[in-house]
Amino acid sequence: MAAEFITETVHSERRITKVFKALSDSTRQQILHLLEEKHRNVGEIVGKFDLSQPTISRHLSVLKEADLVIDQRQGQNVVYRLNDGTLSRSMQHFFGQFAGCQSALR
Amino acid sequence: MAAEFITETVHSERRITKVFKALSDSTRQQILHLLEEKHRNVGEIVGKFDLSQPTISRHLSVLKEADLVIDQRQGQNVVYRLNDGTLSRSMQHFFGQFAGCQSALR
DNA sequence: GCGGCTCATATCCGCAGTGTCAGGGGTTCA
DNA sequence: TGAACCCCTGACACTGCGGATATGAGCCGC
Repeated sequence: MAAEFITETVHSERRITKVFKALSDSTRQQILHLLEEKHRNVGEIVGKFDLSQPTISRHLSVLKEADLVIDQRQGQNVVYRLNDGTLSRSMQHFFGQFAGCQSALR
Repeated sequence: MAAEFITETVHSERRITKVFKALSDSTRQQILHLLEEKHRNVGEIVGKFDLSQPTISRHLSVLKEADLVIDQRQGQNVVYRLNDGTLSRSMQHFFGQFAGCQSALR
């Protein structure tokens, strides 16, 4: 009766796991907070950190893969905005499975 | 004005980041679900997976480090139980910062 | 079309994470 | 005390992640 829960493969990761992986980095958390204030292009985000542009770009792609942000090209710039619908749904789906969290959810 | 958000060091990680790291692994998610049903000792948990006992033990220590589980020795066994208070608080603290999640929180 | 600006991708490097097996410490019981 | 059981830790291998630099692709303005 071993491995009865193993349902994912290396290349198709559960959505919720992807979301948690995306959230499990301080820089990406901070990026989300920046995008919560307002949508920003990549250069603006880079300016907030002591990290190179490619590094930020990769963080953004991780967040995009997790569907936590949405990108849109505007001329030369690429504007990123928060996709808080994913945040909200992920939260309800995962935490809603735990009885101890029910009281905190609507 | 770079790096204005950098507030943590390598060895003192923010609690919320530790929680997300702990949650960002499928095996650990499944362990939490097992412990949500009831508290279990290590052997019982190992029996649910195709992983060695030391591997499960490591996962349990990660969950314990994140304060998501509580361990208690009972004779030969070590019983783990879910600490859903941490789950609930983490959820409210982090997701509560995002306007798009307010409607889902009580 | 060319140069310049913005952003993404390729590649490399160091380190952290996840798995293994071997071994040891704590507990129980005879 | 010693054997048996349960679990943790150490050492190692392999993989993945998060940084960097170099380069390419896309979009302007001239």
